[in-house]
Amino acid sequence: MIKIFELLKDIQVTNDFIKDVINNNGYNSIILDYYKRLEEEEHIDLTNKINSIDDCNSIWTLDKYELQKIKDFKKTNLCKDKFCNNCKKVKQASRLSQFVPQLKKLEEEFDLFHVTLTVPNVEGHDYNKLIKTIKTMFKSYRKLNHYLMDIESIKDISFKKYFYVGSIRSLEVTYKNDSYHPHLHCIFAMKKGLKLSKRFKNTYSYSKKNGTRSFSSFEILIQKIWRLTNEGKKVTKKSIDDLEIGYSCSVDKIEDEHYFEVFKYMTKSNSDDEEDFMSYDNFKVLYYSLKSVRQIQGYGILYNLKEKENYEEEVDYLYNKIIDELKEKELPIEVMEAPEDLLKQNDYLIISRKKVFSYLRQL
DNA sequence: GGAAATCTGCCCACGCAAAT
DNA sequence: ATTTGCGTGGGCAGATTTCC
Repeated sequence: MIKIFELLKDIQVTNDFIKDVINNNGYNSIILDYYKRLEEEEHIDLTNKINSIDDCNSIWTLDKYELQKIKDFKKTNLCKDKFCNNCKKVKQASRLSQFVPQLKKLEEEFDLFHVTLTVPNVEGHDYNKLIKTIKTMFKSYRKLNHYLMDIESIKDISFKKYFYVGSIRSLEVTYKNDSYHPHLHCIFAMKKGLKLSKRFKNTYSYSKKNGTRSFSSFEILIQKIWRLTNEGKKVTKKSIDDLEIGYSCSVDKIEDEHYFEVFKYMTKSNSDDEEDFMSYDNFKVLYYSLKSVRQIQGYGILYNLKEKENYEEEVDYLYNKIIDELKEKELPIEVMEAPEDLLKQNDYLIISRKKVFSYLRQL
């Protein structure tokens, strides 16, 4: 059981982590200003929103185990705003725990593929254009899914050989100045052992980032259908054949045991480089174009996915083990109750129930 | 031109995500 | 915790294209 003890190093809530949380409250104050400005400019009521962001992380809840000298950092009150970095991370973690078990199960029967679908950048801070683009993308994806599932068909083109049974799509919008780049990261579940031989080169084969690459006929097909549907054109064998180039899309097999990495990647926050400096214009465009938009959506057998199991007991069991072990080692463990105090307590170990749980699941 | 093929739009109830 | 509303699968009707 020594192993469980060793885990504690990794699941420890470090002082750096707490500093991050506090820093983020600073970052949130910029967001807060943006919301206030938006409220004034647009004459809309955002009081609830503003209050909850203001309150984000202001109250921390802990489980206190006096005997074991552990305070379990259970949760804080969160604003759940899509621009809040803390809440973004929390959401990702919960999604991960929600989807991974189902993907894992699916992997027994199907191979999983990481699919990226892009459209041309949307230029300018006109959010109506971006809203329209995203709507079209979702509609096109539904259509693509219908084709793959054989609910709708294209004459003389069959997808049966791929045994596509469903997928998940995740919307990401990155941006640089006033150029927005919406795209979908997806996971397709298809036939186990499916070989997609990559034999074709086109203009998307050459990129600064990835060097050169070839595409499979499946990828070429997806690229073209994706372009036709997004441009509102009819999808037929002829229109596909006549189209010389589609939109940039890729389909890559997810290697064993890395599927959850892909999922992490899928849902990671937008535009890492820009994160520390989002302009008000960017904020406004993203606010309107992502409002009420579902970032993640399942299709086919992945439609209606949700967490079914209850892990509470499992966590309790693991937790007790850890606590026993700590007692045995007679380790000096203690924590404090509020962020400011936590920062002063350099030698204390704070562990998080949530973290224990998610960490152990990955082993 | 007319029939057959098949594509598109629209509707529904439902279940979950987002909002409050 | 509860309400609101988005987006699905599935199915049908009507539009559009294809083929003779």
